Amino acid sequence: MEVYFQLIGDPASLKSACSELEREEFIGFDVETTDLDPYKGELRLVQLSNGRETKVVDIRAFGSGDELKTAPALKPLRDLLSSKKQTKIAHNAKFDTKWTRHHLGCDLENIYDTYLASVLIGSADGERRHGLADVVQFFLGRTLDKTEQVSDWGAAELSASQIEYAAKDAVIMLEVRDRLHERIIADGLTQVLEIENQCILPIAQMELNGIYLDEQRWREQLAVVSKKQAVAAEELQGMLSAGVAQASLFGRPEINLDSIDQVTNALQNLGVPVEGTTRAGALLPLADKYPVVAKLLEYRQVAKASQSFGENILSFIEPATGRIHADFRQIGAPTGRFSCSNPNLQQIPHETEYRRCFTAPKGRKLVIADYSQIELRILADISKDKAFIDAFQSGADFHAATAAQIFGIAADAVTPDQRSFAKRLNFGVVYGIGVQRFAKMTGLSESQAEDTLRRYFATYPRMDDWLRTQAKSVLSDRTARTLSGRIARMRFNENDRSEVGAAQRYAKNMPIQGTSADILKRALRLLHDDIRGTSAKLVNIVHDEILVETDAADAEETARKLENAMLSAGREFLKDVPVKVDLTVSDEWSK
DNA sequence: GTGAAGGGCCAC
DNA sequence: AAACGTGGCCCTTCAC
Repeated sequence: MEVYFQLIGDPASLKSACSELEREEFIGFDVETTDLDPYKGELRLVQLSNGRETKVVDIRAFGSGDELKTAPALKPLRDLLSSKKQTKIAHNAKFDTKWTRHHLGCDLENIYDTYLASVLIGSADGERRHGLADVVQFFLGRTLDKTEQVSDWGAAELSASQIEYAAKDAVIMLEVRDRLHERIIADGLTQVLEIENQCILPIAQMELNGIYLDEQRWREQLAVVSKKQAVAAEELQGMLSAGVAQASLFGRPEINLDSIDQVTNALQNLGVPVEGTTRAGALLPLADKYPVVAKLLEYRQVAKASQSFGENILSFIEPATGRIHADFRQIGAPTGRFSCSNPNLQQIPHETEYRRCFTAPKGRKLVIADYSQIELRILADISKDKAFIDAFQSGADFHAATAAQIFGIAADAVTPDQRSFAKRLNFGVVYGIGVQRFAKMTGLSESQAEDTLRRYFATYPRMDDWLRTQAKSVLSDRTARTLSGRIARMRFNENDRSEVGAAQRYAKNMPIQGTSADILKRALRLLHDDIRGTSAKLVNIVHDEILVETDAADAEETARKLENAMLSAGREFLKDVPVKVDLTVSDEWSK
């Protein structure tokens, strides 16, 4: 295929190219860089295409480093990229957005992401890949050569082949979008795609912002945990090797305490009845009778703390900023939830000792907001169950209200045990819990557990209906959807009871978990628009929680904006149930 | 030496 | 046997 392109390296050509492109409705957009990390590499090329020919801008010709952000010659490009008039089509636009922000100093606005569109269309279909070449192959039936992608983009002179490759990736975006969008419309995904496309800029910004970790504090905490681990390891080693015959011959044999096989063996030699799993849940009942089991559980706890939440996280501190810039995958799960890695900031232990290490730098504050019981509110709203909705509308303690309703007593007569019971029940239901699991969790007999679940669903009949409908309809259509239209497709063997059961639980949970993700993403965009140009910066998100760092003087204003964004987003989706947000302003990520 | 799988466990 | 949804990270084990 012939590729038409113009290489641009001077202000006059850039200006006229940009004014040509201003007249377009859609612009294919791509960048080439010398590194995957915008804090480490150079932005070498920017490609803009109208679908017929591509303008390839040689950024190096316009300067380097920070001067690019203000270079007058680049103003036409910045204006074009941050204009909301033309839609910029890019594949995995978070990448391009970060480079545009960090190196050119402007926000990429009005984005259409063909990567996210492809993921939404093929959601939960694990077979399909969503790289640009894969998407081009699948939707256009053509093969795209990506070999130049990993070539040397830092070379003094780029080869003709490199520039042609760069041009080609941008020109094809319009055609890819056309085909994808037909499917987006046909599959009822326009609203959810809009939410995703609008969310890219806030997430790109959040990754660039990073979060501040007080290294000193973290090291102090790590030292405490490491010491505990060493002590627990020593004690556990002694207790376990007591059951090993060769102990007297060669001194104490070393057991690898992190080896499930070796530990299981040693426990069995000591007469501890372990079979199958050695999960904490399974071992806990044995801890009273066997001190060695209690010691193992203690060791596991401190080992996890020092291994998973130890030295490693410090290696993620970026020297250029002194902060941690994790990777957020916008559609990390088919439900629409984010996932996070390098490091995973969504699994920092809830204990104060860890979270208090994530602090606001001097003169700044963290504003922390989380949705109160958002998943239960979504379930109430989706199912339109009157008693469930009433429980929320009363504004009273929700789990206590549930307890009052299922036990048939007055709200002020609910004991703490009854409340805790109702709480576990409420959460279990969101995950499609069954009688056996519920019995195990609560210690009830199976018939008692069955009885309790029956009473619970009798209290909330419409919710029961909705859950049953989900379980039934998935058998025929094999899909589930959130309130935004996000869809998950399921594959299961209809003759396999466990696969069918898993699909049915998924069909109950996905709309709830996924709608929660829809709401969070909408809130992120509303927040982004409201805090633009202020001292407030988005620094982390954890499913139903948002962390914003702000100048101390602006903390109250930022808190109000954050709360408003979250409430507005929630109300766009939930029509009959009130939305509640808990707010904290603090020097650290804890209350 | 490297990578995948399995077990375990952290978050919501 | 498992029968509670979604992720990622760490460690061991095992195959190549």
